[in-house]
Amino acid sequence: MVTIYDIAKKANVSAMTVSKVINNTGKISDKTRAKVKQIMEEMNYVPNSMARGLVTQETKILSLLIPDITNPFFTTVARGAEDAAMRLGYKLLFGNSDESLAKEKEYVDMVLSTRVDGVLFSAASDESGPHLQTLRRHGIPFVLLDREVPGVESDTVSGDNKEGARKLVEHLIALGHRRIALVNGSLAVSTARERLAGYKDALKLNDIPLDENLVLEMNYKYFGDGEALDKLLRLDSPPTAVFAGNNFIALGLIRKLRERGIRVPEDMSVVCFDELDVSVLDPFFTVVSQPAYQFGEMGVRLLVERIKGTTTPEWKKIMLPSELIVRSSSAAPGGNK
Amino acid sequence: MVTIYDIAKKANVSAMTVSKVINNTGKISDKTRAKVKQIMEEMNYVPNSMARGLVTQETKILSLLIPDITNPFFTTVARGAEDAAMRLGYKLLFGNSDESLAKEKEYVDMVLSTRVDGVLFSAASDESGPHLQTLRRHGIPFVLLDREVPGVESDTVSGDNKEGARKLVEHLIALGHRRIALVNGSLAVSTARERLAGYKDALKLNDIPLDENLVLEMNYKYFGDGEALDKLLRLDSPPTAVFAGNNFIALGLIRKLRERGIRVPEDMSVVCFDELDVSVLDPFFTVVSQPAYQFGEMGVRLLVERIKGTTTPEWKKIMLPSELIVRSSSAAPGGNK
DNA sequence: CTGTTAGCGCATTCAA
DNA sequence: TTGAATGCGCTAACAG
Repeated sequence: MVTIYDIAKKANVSAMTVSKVINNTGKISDKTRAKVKQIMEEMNYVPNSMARGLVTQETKILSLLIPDITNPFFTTVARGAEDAAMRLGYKLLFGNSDESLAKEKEYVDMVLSTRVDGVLFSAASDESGPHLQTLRRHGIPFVLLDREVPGVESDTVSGDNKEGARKLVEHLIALGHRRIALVNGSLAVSTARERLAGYKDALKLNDIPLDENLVLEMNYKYFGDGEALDKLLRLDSPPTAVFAGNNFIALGLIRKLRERGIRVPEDMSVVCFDELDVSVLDPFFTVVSQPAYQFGEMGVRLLVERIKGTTTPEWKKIMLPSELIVRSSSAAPGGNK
Repeated sequence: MVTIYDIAKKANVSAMTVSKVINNTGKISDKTRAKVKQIMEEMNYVPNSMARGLVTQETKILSLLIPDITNPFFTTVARGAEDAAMRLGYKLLFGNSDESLAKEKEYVDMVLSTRVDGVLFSAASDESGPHLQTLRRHGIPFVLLDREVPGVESDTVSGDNKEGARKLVEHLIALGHRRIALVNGSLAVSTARERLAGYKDALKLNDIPLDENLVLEMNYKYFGDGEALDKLLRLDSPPTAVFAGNNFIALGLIRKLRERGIRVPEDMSVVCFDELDVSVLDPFFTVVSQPAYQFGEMGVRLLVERIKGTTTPEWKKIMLPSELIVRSSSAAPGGNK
């Protein structure tokens, strides 16, 4: 492997001079600089970032830990983070926890030994607290993305889940629905709790009593066999609309509704949180859309500020707005717009 | 930061003994081992992989370079690669070239300085050759994924593009279509060339003359404004079916067809290469499906064998089968099944 | 403007 | 079974 010493020897200078040329530090004569640069070219020199990292105590690597790489929301977050990191001179080490605490722990260990400069962390659940404390104990800055973790203070970038949920439900109410079900993600995830709160708010604001039978807790990733849906349909007074906790729940829901011959929106309105790729093909779902790309971008920005110390000590809390997009999966009960 | 020296001091042994305990090398008494391990726990010791890498000359990091992280095909490849890498004790550094040679070059430089142990490379185009030669010059093993690059010999994992395309087109022919258009990706990408070859094969096998007017070259990522489609529709004898080069082209195509009031499959059949997430919601597209997860998995396996030298010198060429899945976007001309 | 010294944290080699 | 010496490739701090 070509090292700065190989370059130095060929250029008749010291290794230190080469290092200075590489890093643009110190004073170097133009002539020396040009010569060194030329020889670096000739010899295909590439700095060894491990050696450098050992000295400088930084890797210029950020880690992005997301719960589900197949979900377009998180894919878009990743794109935003990647672009921002690249721009700021950082590499991105991806991790996919699959909503699993065990996998998340493996990644935390990896992150620790890799000595990444910081972590963008979208927690698998409330139980992720210990993982974050491990990071903190080791002095690794992190920014919480999308999901808050109780008992953990830090910089955060999150969406306005409560407000978004409220908008979605009030949209349904405005259409004339009174029996509105919520099929939610696990309440061990902060976003699910906030969406539930928004749901309740909307009902209260419109004097609709809360019916616990209409509120289901599932998870964001797998919809299951439809048993939960059947329970809703068997109620004496079944819902005329469903608010799905996220995009994947909505997808599962639609599929099960189709299997049962229930039309959307004629027989049942369905709305959800987060965009679906499907909407490219067929603008169908009424959703609350979050600026996923910006989640990643802002997260990286906050993280790098924290790493470099170019920010004030208090934690920054960024809340990104969510936007109601009405499409054709919601209609008045009975299917009339 | 806690180092092996801190552990050594507290355990009244030498740093070397600690190192041996960590790596399970050499002979260590059970008593010493237990004591060292306990103190490592107490002090929250985590090995510094940079320091280790500097000595061992390996990082245990693989890099995965894909052209489009938003395409579910590549997302699934990533999942397969991630799982396999994890299993084999490697980390995965993702890169997203966005089908851009410039971005790809940036990633190659990054990969070089990070001293990753190997690269899974899905080339942006035929022009990626120099990037691969750079990797080879630096002695970094790589496996080509999905796309071959002319003039570059290496291990590869690819799909059976020609055969897949043939199956898709013969399916259309069997339905009664004779005017079949191909809206393809850039011919600077090997998969597009092979899909074209399969298209031609199918026509020839069925004595249908090739009409160059029916063959369009676009790209895999952006469908554009529909001008290309209009050109097809304005032909004296327009196509009754379109074979889209990949999933995103199919999506764009469908959208533009809808805008023009052309129904699928009644007025126009559309089939494509690669699955779409949409199919979860609504099994609609007739596709040739490739085992994306296995692309990643097999790629990592080949790569690690190459890195460890546990394979024979000749290049391994793995071709994964593609499967025709008939759904409702294809029908006989006029729309009758 | 340029070079010398020292050390980042670890594993390999060899000696005890 | 354990440990001392050495160096991986680089840069910070200082000296010339």
